[in-house]
Amino acid sequence: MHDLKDLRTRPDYYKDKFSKRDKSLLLLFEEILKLDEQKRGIQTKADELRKRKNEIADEIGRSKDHKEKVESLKKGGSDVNSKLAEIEKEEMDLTYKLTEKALWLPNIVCDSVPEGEDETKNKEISKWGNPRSEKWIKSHWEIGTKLNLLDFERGVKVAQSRFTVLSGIGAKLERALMNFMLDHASSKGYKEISPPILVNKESMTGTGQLPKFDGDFYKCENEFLYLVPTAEVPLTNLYRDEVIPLEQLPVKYCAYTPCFRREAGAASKDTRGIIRQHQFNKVELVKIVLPETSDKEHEGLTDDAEEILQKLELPYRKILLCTGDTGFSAMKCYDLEVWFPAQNTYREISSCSNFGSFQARRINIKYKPNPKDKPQFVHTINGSGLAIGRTMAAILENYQTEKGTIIVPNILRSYLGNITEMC
RNA sequence: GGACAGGUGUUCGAGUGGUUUAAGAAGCAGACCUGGAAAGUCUGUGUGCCCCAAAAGGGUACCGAGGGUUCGAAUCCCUCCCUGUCCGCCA
Repeated sequence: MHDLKDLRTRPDYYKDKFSKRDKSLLLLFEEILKLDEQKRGIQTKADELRKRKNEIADEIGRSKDHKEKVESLKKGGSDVNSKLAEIEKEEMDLTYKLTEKALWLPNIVCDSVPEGEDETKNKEISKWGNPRSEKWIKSHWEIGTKLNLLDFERGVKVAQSRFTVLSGIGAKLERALMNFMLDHASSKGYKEISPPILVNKESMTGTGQLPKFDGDFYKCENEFLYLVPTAEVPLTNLYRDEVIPLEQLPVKYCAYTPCFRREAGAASKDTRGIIRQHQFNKVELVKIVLPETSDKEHEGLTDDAEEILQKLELPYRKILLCTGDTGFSAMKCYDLEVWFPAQNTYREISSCSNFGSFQARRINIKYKPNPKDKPQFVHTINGSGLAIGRTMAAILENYQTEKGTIIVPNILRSYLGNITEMC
């Protein structure tokens, strides 16, 4: 959500920014400016009528003894009210349309974000580790099934496609990863939270999942609740409609949750393996920070996520997304992509975004720079630290031995009863 | 799920149809006082939106949310949400 006042004060700036993201936004932008102007005109009219209404009511209160005067004043009051009813209907109508449209405007991106329409224009920032590429390395689904860590068929039987069962060491490995990642986040100063994983519509709208991406999420029948697509939603919304005391900033939270996504537009993508599931587990990192520090805090959060991959000794690269590929609510986003030797490619395992004040404005999270100052919007940042299913898949491929076993990454051994190999 | 009681500003708390522009108090900020402080005295103290080139100023809305009655609603009526207590049910 943007500040409408700011949109109308410097339209050229926004036009330039929006056109870099997506040219078709210009039309929406113009529409919003027009609605805004209409709405303000009507509001002024309505305010005037409401003023008149209040004056009449006051006057009746003061002259209760003069019966005739009161009668004529009442008549005047009714007249004003009938006019006001019309204007107010129009006002409500325009306000509704305006906010409805405004919710569809994406964030504008940072100047440091490369221009481009799709992922081909993303910029590689760095690479870490030595990718393996031996031909004998099996895909994670093949080796996972062979070692009885993953059971795809029973996942489908119990639920449907894109649901997988983990069993034995497979299930334990997932739990180990969850604990390791939470411990890592804690050591970096993130407070551990166990949030609701069903959230209401306000929360989904607040972080920007709705209204644009309705249909991507699981919704409870007869309840106005959604299964979270990411812990970002409950974590960021914890402070909705609050003014955070200055000394509490920055707020740093982490949470492990299952995540649920319908993957409606991904029919033929990643149909094998556990890369793209309807249900997956993730540890999420969220920061709520002062605007002037958000750049630094974003870099810091990305570093924190990278460190997990380094500790797991998984090769990865860091990508800065271009304007066209940056998510709806984000102003800047790094993707961490882990190496999958069997697929001979890097795949996204974490997405670390700085949202500026975009989410804060939608959900009304503020702070006061000084006790006397007006409350200002905070900045919000989040990133995966990390997607657990994909991390597990990466381990199955990167730690495979030629004899068909999986070495347990050093850092995880203490979480797995000190076993060193899965076979 | 049933019964009862509640939801007022940063906080406590008054207010059950009309000088309430939300009493009063606490807190906070400023000024005075003081060698300095405390105490005391005085003043100020919310948020959103709109008008205004800007500032100054003004308007409007907000007493859990949304409707309704009325010239006028924190106050009356309806629906919903939440909190508390008790009962029922349940990991």
